[in-house]
Amino acid sequence: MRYHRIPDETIRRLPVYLRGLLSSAEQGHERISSKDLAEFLGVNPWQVRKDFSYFGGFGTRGVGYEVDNLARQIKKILRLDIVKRAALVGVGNLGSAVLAYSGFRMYGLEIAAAFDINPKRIGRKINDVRIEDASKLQTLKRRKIELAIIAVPRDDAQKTADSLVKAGVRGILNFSPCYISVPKKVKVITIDIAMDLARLPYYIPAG
Amino acid sequence: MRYHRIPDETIRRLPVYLRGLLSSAEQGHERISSKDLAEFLGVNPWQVRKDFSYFGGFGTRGVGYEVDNLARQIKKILRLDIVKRAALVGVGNLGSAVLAYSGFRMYGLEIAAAFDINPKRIGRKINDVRIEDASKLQTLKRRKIELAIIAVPRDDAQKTADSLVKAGVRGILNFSPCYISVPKKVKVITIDIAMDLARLPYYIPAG
DNA sequence: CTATGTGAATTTATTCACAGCA
DNA sequence: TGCTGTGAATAAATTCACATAG
Repeated sequence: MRYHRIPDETIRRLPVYLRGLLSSAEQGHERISSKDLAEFLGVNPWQVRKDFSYFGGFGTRGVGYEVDNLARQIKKILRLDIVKRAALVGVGNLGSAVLAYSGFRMYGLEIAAAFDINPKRIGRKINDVRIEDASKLQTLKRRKIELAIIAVPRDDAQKTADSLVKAGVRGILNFSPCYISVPKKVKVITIDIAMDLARLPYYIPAG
Repeated sequence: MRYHRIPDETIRRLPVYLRGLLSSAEQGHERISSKDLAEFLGVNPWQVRKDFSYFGGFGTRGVGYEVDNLARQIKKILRLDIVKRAALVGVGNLGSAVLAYSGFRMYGLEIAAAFDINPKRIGRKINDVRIEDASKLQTLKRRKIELAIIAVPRDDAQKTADSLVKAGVRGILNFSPCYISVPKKVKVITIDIAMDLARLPYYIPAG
C-alpha cells in the first residue's frame, strides 16, 4: 500500500463493515471473504477490498479475513478501541429513545450523561443515567466527555452546540433539523429524519 | 441547460435547500441569493447554483431566487407537492419518538398509520394515530400508503420489509441497524444512529 | 487454484471562472 | 453592476482487471 489520503466515504463505511463483522462473529464465523462480507452488507466485494487496502490490507490471499482481527483493526482506526463516553442534551421524545437505545454498546460507545432544561425531567433516571440540569454542561470538561448528542428543539440547537464546544466537546451528533456552526476542530454529523423520509418519494415514479 | 443525469448528491441536498427556504419564508423573506441560502445551510453558493441548474435554474440573474416559487419547484421535483402518507412499523422507544415528531409536516409528509406486534401497544393512540396489529400490514395496499418507516428490532427488520413490499410499499426508511434486501423497484434509506455516532471519534485526534 | 491487494481506467461530483441576462 | 447559470477544469470515488501471495 502506498500513501493515500483516506477517502471520507471509506471512513463512512468502516462502521458498516464493523457491524457486519460483529454479526459474523456472533454467528460463530472465524473467517470471512470480501465477497461474503459485501453480500451481507449490500455493497461490492471490490469496494470492501479497496477500502481495507487504504490501511494496508488485513486479509490473507486465497483465504479471506480473520473476523476478530479485522473487527479489532477497524475499531482501532475509528478510535473505538477504548470505550468512548457521550453526553445527550435534550431528553424529549427523541432523546429518551436515544438514551434507551442499546445499539451503541457494540461500537464501544456509552451514553454517560444526559441533560435537559425541563425541571420535570431533571433528576429522573433512564437506563441508569440521571438527567442533569442543562446549565451544568460545563462539567463535561472535567468528566472528559468529548462526544455529545443534540436532541433539543431546533431553535435551541445552536446555543446548545455553543455550550458544548465551550465544554470541550469535539464531536457532535445533531438531531435538530438545522445547520449548526462550530469551530473547525469540532466535527458535526447531522441526522435529519424528516429529510431522509422526504427524499424517498423522488425515487418512486408516479403512482 | 443541457441534458444531464441528476447527480444523486444533488437529490440528497434538495431537502436541505427546501428546509432553508421554508425557514427563510418563515422569517418573511421573499427573495434569497445563492450566497445567503448557502451560508444559512453551511454549503457553497456555487454548489447551490449548480444543483439548481440541473433543473434549468430557478433564479433571476442579478437578483436571486424567489423563495416561495423555489420551494414549490423543489417540492415538485421531490414529489412532495401532494401530501405523502407513511406507515410506521414498530412503536417502541424510537418508533414512538418518530410518531410524536412534528418535523415531517413541513415536507408534506404525514405518518398516517402505525403498527406493532405487542398487544399492549395495539389500540393505543399517539398523535391521533391508532396503533394497529402488525399482521394487518396488507391493508396498506388499499389505503394507498407507499412509504414506510421500519423501527422494529434488528432481527425482525427483514421480514417486516418483506411484508411491506408485499403490501405495495415502494419507499422505506429503515432505522434498524442492518441491511435489508428488497426488489430493485423499492428504495431503502437506512439510518443507523449508533453508526453515525461511531464515526465521530475518528475525526477527533488523540486527546 | 483461490481470494486479496492495487495500479489504472472510468465514472461521478465539486469547484472554478466567467459569459449572459436583468 | 450583481448574481445567476454553466461549460470546463479539477478532484474524488468507484469499478475494473489482473498480478500476487498463500
